[in-house]
Amino acid sequence: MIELDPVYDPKKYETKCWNAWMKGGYFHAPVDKSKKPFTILMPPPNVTSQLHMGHGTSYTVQDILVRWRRMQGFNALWLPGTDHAGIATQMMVEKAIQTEEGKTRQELGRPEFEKRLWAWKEKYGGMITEQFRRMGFSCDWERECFTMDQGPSKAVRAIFVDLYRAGLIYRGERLVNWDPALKTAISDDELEMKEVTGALYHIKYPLADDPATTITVATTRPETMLGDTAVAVHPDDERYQHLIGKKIKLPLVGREIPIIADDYVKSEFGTGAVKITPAHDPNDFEIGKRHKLPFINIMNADATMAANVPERFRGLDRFVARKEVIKALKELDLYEKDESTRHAVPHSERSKAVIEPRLSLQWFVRMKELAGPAIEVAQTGKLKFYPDAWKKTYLHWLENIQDWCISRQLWWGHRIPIWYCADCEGISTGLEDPTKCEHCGSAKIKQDEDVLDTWFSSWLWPISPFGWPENSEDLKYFYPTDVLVTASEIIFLWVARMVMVGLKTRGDVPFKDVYIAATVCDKQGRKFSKTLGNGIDPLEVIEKHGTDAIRWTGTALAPLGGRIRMEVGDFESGARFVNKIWNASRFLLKYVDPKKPLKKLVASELTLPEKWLLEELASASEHINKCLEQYRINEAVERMYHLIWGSFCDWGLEVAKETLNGADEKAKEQTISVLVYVLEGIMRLASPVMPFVTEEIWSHLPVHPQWERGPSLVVSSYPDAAKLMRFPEAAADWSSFQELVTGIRSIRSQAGVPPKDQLDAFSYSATTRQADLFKKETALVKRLAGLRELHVAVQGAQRKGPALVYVGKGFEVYIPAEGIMDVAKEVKRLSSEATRVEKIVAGLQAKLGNENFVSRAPEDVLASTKAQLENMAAQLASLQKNLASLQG
RNA sequence: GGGGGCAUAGCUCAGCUGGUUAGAGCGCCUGCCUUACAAGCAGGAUGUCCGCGGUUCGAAUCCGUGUGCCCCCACCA
Repeated sequence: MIELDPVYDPKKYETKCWNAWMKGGYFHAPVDKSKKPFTILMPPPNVTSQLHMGHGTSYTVQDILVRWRRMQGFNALWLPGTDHAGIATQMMVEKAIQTEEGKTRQELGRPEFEKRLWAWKEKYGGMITEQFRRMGFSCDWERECFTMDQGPSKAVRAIFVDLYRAGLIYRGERLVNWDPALKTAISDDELEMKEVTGALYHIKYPLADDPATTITVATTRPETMLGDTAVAVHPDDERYQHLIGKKIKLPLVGREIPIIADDYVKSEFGTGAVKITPAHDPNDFEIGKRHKLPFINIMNADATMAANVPERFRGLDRFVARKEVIKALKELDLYEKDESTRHAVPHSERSKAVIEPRLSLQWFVRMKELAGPAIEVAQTGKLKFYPDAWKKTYLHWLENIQDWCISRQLWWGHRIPIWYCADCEGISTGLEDPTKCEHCGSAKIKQDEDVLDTWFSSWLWPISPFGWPENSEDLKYFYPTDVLVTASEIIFLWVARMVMVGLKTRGDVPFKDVYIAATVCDKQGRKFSKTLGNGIDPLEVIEKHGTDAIRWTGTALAPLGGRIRMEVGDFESGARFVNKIWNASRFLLKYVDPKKPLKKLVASELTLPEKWLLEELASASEHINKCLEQYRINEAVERMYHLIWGSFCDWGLEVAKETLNGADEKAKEQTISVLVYVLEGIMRLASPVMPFVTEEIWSHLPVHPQWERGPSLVVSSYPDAAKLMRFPEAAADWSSFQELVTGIRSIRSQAGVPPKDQLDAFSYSATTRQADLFKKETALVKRLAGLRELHVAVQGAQRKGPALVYVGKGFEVYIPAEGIMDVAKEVKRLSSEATRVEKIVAGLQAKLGNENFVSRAPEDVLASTKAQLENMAAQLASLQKNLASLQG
């Protein structure tokens, strides 16, 4: 007898299991050419972030896949790491220093601020990976990597230098998305467009030579007029033909600016005349270039008005300036009106500030050339998306790709490896810091102040942790990786860029499959977010229900793609399931004598229930493996649930109680052996999803001769249906047996027979095979259905007096029920049953009567339809006969 | 404005390449403390598979269309 605790206490076992795994080094995956690698790159979370439900679900998927492949014998590597997250981290630290010391980063100075950043990273960094350990994530923790570690930093410089020398990185003065709060440029992909209600202001611009004549322009940002260098109309616009080429005297400023014609202008919008501010609007920027207009930057880095605007506005915040400009125009009687308008305004994803387009000198990556091959691999299927629909999103972005602004005016990140020469204006670069200008040899060189966009290091994730630019053994062995599991939001920011750089540097995709995980939402379908405060804290769930419960519920709820709506209560089902597994195991182990070796299973000696249970294990294994191969994790998990709860517990163990509590020692020995064998198979199947409870149970299981025994469940072999015992015919017999039991239970229960009442039942089968089967299992049926006696016969069904009847597939069963049955109720039940079957029969008859169906439907469909009709017709006849006898 | 997705039981959703008596979990109803588990067991009810049209011998499944939600992309000032 082996005894387990009466309740499974996650806290008691999780740490113990984890420590054993770590001690065993089972998750470490060094290069091993005797095995096939299976690799997943962990999307590196921000180094200072906290575990949230998004990690809880999508990282669990990764862990399940890795654990499953590991058990299948692959050299499974899940590579963990963290991202320095430039903007996010810098914002946090700046804020902390501001509140604690009342200082800005500028006041501290760059070297000191950088020191603080690293100190912060040391203090708060890595908390997330600690939390990942609590989730049981089987990463190769020895390989944990940070994007600002030496290796990845070197890779960043190497790729920069390569692309720069190849002409794919260039420096240019462009209009960029300027975040005035953070005072840095950001890329197009870090914008958030928000629909807002604003006003469209109509302003009159007087002609220079004829101030009485005005042209009205419409704008949502009046303050930018201070930087206007033209007014544009459509070349074909009748209303303005006579004005094209004339000059305007810009109000408030006094500058003379031309009226130009450009077909970008939509005559039907606003007044059909547009003010042109090339330094503060992307469209105007293009027009400015086309018409060679001056570019006047009228704002400072923090979006206050610059020194080159009239004194009245100087230093004002742009939104204050807006009001002030309107006021000034009103004073001049040049303000016409405003009308309300809905329009999209770009905001900074990070700081939430309204983006100000700003002319500045930045570094860019030319993307078109890199995008080509990345498009091709998706089209040819070398790169696959799950679900496939995301491929379109990916392709659409790549096909319309814009150059990528990679320089950031931040202090946290990889410094741009570019040095400017004071003597010759030459630019130097290199993997190592150059000491002199590569053009004139001058020592007066200075490194670029800016750092690189965080994603400029993230896109190297498939190669940098493996030692690129070295052609390392790791790289040769693990690249390309197998699957990337990530969120749809970063298909552009990250996925597409990894593909581009992977193809560029290695000539092959960085991963073959991209699995887009479901978004985690609350019950109202709103994304979990900090600001809404609608999230669920995984740590609280773990605290309450344990890690296996959160892992199970999270994946069971998560279909491929789409969204998961969850609430705290959902995790109870996981906890209940874990407890069920524990209790079932506890029950079985009570009957196990650890000193007595288990019996090898011999097919010819097995009983029907034993064969059936073994078949259940095998067919579930087949199904689960197939689902996992197709990333249908929730289906795999659902099958585990039904195997364990429905098959193993509700039937397997219930049936076995007969033998376990019986006197036949030999039968008992065999049943125990079968059950332990199946339980071990189940533990293996479920281990990737619920690693802790399965490991703990497994450690108590006696050694079965048909399972190899390793040091831990996590490195034991995963069940492979091809190698398991199969009994397909047992499954068919079993379903008759099962129908007999549930049929009897059902009529008893519906007739209100108390469970304790032991009744007699008479069953009549259509075939001797079935009758023999029922005879053989009589004892079981009696116990499971609460009978005193079961009389089995072939054919010749006869009701003797009032009886409850159940009509099943190939049999009918009677329970004489004189005195306890309500005849009227029974008639009602039987007739509604008869009506139901009648409909089915009619449907099948119509189908088979249809010449077209008979001639065109495939053989097997036709055959099964015929068999179905035969069976249903028999049932119907039986029902009608019984009805008649009841009524008559 | 462009693109994508979704609509199946009271709720959350499965249902893969068209052929099932349309399923699961939770919830609900009835009866059971049956010596693993009341976090349990047994039984039960519930669906114009969003509307309309089409393809087909056959449609929840494919096509079109309407409606209602959701997401992503986008420079109409």
